[in-house]
Amino acid sequence: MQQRAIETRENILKTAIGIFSERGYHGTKVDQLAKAAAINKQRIYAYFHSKSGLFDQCLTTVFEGVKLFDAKAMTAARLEPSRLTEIILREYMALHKKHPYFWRMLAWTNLEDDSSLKKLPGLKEKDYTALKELFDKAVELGLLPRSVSFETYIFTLMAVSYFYHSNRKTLSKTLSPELFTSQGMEKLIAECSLMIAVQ
Amino acid sequence: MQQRAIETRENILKTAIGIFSERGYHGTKVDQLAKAAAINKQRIYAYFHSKSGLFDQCLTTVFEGVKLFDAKAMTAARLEPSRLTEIILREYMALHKKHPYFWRMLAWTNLEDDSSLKKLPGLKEKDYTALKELFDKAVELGLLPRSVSFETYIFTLMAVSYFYHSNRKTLSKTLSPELFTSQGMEKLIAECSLMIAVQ
Amino acid sequence: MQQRAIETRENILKTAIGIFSERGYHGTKVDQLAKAAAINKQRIYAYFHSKSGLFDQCLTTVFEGVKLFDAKAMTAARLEPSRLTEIILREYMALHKKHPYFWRMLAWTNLEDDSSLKKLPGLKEKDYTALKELFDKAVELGLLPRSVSFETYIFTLMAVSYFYHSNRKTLSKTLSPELFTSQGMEKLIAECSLMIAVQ
Amino acid sequence: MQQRAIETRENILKTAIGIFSERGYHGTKVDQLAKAAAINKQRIYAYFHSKSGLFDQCLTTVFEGVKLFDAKAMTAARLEPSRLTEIILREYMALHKKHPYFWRMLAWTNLEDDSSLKKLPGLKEKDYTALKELFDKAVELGLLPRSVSFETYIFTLMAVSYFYHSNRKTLSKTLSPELFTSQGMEKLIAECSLMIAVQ
DNA sequence: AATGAATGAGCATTCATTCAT
DNA sequence: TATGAATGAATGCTCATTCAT
Repeated sequence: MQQRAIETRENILKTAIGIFSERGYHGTKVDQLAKAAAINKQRIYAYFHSKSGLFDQCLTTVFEGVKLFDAKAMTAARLEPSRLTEIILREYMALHKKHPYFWRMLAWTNLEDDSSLKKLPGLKEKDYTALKELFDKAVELGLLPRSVSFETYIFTLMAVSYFYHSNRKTLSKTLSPELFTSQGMEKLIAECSLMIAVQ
Repeated sequence: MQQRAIETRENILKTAIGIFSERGYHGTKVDQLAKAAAINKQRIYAYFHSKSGLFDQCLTTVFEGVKLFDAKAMTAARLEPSRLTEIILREYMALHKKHPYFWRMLAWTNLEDDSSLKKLPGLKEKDYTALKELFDKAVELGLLPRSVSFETYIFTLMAVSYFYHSNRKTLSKTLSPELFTSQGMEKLIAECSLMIAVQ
Repeated sequence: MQQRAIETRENILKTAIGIFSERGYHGTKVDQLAKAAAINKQRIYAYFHSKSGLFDQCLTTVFEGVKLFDAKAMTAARLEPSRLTEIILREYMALHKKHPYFWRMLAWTNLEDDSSLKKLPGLKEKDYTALKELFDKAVELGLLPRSVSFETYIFTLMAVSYFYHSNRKTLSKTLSPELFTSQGMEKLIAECSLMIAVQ
Repeated sequence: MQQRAIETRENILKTAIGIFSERGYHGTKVDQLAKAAAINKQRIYAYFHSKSGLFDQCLTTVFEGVKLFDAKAMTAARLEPSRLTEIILREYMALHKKHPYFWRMLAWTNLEDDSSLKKLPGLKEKDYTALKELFDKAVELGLLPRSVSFETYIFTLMAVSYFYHSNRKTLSKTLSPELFTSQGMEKLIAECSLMIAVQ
């Protein structure tokens, strides 16, 4: 593939991720995609075979692009095991700003047809194993309850951060809009940490 | 409106809730809707004005149809304050079986266009106030951490149950399929209760 | 037919004439018709068999309802033969105000499908014969050119008044808007009379 | 735009002029249009944006395509000022054979919605100014009445020729079918000329 | 590699007409 | 007589995809 072709392909992919994540598969039109990427519609078919082929590729790309944890957060957690929950939560929350497409693509994928799911890459084991070590250590130190498994722990933190972002619209209306100010988020993180910690 | 018309209208609404929640607004086609409800397409326009009018009505109906808590659960929680978290979680989890459309409509609404959101009915205050009383009592009894607000507490439980259902597909693949067996769910509920409780 | 039925029928007919003449056959929708007449759509089919049946009836009714000349104008023309052209023109012009539907139905009929034309009633001979007498007298008196037939004369006057009304929109734009003020019309009538008269 | 596209566009336009002028805006269906032009329906939207966009373009095209007077007629009128009325009338009458769509589009436009009217091109001034010179000269020569303005004169001739063509159907039935034979037309032209001329 | 032109199936919506009460 | 409910065939317009250059 020539350099020009590679650029075109990546341009399409980048644009498509933005639009698919915003409007979903059925809400996205190939024409809009082409216009937004300022390329000829036909290129999409040349490089991705079909609309749904492009969607699958977007999904994969988004998933692969997401690094759940960066080195800095890892170090911080290692140094202060008592702040583990807070650090993970904050990290997860921050993920949304850095990868605004991730949550939405996740949501679309969970709602829409299964076909695209098959191509979803398995999650990186190493992210979890590193976290698990930190968790185990915190348990040993008596900072986290011994009776709770790592899976439940991490599930809860993922749930809180995902729910926070994915249901912002309806929660703003039905629970409280203050939750989505930066103070609201800080309060949520702090209290969650306390709630989970061994008192 | 004649009896026949009422039946037709309700038939459309019921069918539409099923299909909209399954495929979302853009993924649903009026023709399919009409065929599934075995009615003439035109009736949709006669009774709901437009596809989006029908969607809004579905959303409202689903929201109004959901009773977050029933009397039995309330009584159980009052009798055994130590089991409050478990009862709420189990209740939320059960909601999905009883109202399989609720979570999905919620998700679509959060993802798709805002316009339908405007018509969303405000949440019933009384459900929350009753829960808050139970929460306050548990705190007083030293069963739940004093430093955590009711909002954070309930948010976490909603998050866990919502995330569990809404992300089943991707979590099965990326975290663990066992989580979605009935034992897996029981384990999650039990451990969450422990995790949150004052140890 | 009962009194109530007669009233309903006439109500439909009257309303339909207004709407058909305004929008033509294809531009008129049965639903609008029913709503405008505040009757049930089905009545149209009961009384007129079909949309096109109603249109035909409207056409006939409008044609029959138009009296080309009233007695007063006739008397005036008899008393002042020199003003014949002016009187006829003014009378024709006035017709439009009195029967605003006539010209438009005429136009629609000339443009649209022939089928409705068949049911058009033949023109009243007597209107023409009375006019012809007046014309002949004016010719004898040397007021109108002897070499011009009655048909040409009356055709010209009909043409001027018809054209004036039917092409108002485009003429306003392409010829002159002043033509359609009341002074403009007076000027047109006066000059036409002079132009045709023997000088 | 590629040659192929230009051809398709022009094919659509030509076909549409024929059908719109025949059946009017509401009487014309996009499907018929596409079928008649043997093109894909979508092309209409690609090139003209909408049905009404196409109609407007048809109107404009027809108007621009009409040359009210050709050089030959102009010369003839200059050489024989006494025949001016006859020449103009004959020229106007001939217009219909050459531009059969012109009168009908004019009529539809006058009857149907105003929106398309806005895009109507202003009439060519020069056609009128050339005619006015001829008219003025005829007046000076005493061939046409001095008391009649050019506007009234030309209005009458336009009216006669328009009315002759646009009301053929109803006039055949209500006035005289002979009028529409070629002798009938000749007679009309001749007598009108005489009628208007100074005797 | 890239683009403009073209296509056929599909889509939300409307319409004239008939049915049932 | 009158009305609300229902229908099937349009109707204007769009979409994902393919063709030709």
